[in-house]
Amino acid sequence: MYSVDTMTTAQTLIGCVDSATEVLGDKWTPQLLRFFINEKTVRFCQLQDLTEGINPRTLSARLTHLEEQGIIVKSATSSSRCEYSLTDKGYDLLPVLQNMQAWSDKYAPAAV
Amino acid sequence: MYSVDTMTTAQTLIGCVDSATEVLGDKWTPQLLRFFINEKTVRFCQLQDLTEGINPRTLSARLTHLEEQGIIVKSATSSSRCEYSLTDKGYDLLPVLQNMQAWSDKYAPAAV
DNA sequence: AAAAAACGCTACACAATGTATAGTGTAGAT
DNA sequence: ATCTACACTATACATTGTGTAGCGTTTTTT
Repeated sequence: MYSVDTMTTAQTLIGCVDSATEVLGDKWTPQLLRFFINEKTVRFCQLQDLTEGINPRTLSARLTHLEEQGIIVKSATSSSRCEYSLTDKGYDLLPVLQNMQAWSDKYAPAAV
Repeated sequence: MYSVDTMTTAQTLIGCVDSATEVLGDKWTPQLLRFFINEKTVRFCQLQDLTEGINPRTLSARLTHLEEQGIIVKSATSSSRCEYSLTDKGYDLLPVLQNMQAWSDKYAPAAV
């Protein structure tokens, strides 16, 4: 039988990872956030074009979720158009994404 | 109209993030990998107990996927029992998880 | 000024993915 | 010899994501 004691530390840490995975674990979200490394603001149609394959409904859901989490903000550029940009909280996620990229570059340089 | 030129760099980078998100984007996977920070080897039932709520079928699928990706290896501890441990590739993912945790600690200290 | 295209979505039916619960064969523990 | 744990698999269901179409508004083009 294994020792449960040795695992308690790990167990208490789990909740913390959850809060990041609740964001990055959603399909498409890391890809979406990556655009902000090069762009200060992005628009719905840009994300749609660049993240080829994403369903507008899914994109809409992701943006709503990110906004609710305080990671991005939506601002109107005209009466019917808008743009999205990172908050400080969202900006602080970029290093994580860059880490993920570094790992990917090291182990899957040719991508798949 | 927006400039597509300014986005091409971001676009070419996407494939790279994909390879990490193909792993970390799966539900439960970050939580599962986190146990390896404290433990060199884990067993199926441990992961099941510690990741409360995970379905054994899902856990099975995750472990298979992680093994296929060369992130963990499965080794027999007896004729019918086994344990899982990280490969070098998997070990290199831990900093990413720690980054995620640092972000989570900063912005969601009370968890949710 | 009129027509066309783009924008930012929403709607619908369907496909894929994850879950609750139960169960299975084998093997260690008592 | 019996009991329990282990490492899963099975089934039916719930949730999530997708392809395609479309809608009202606004901008651009002609």
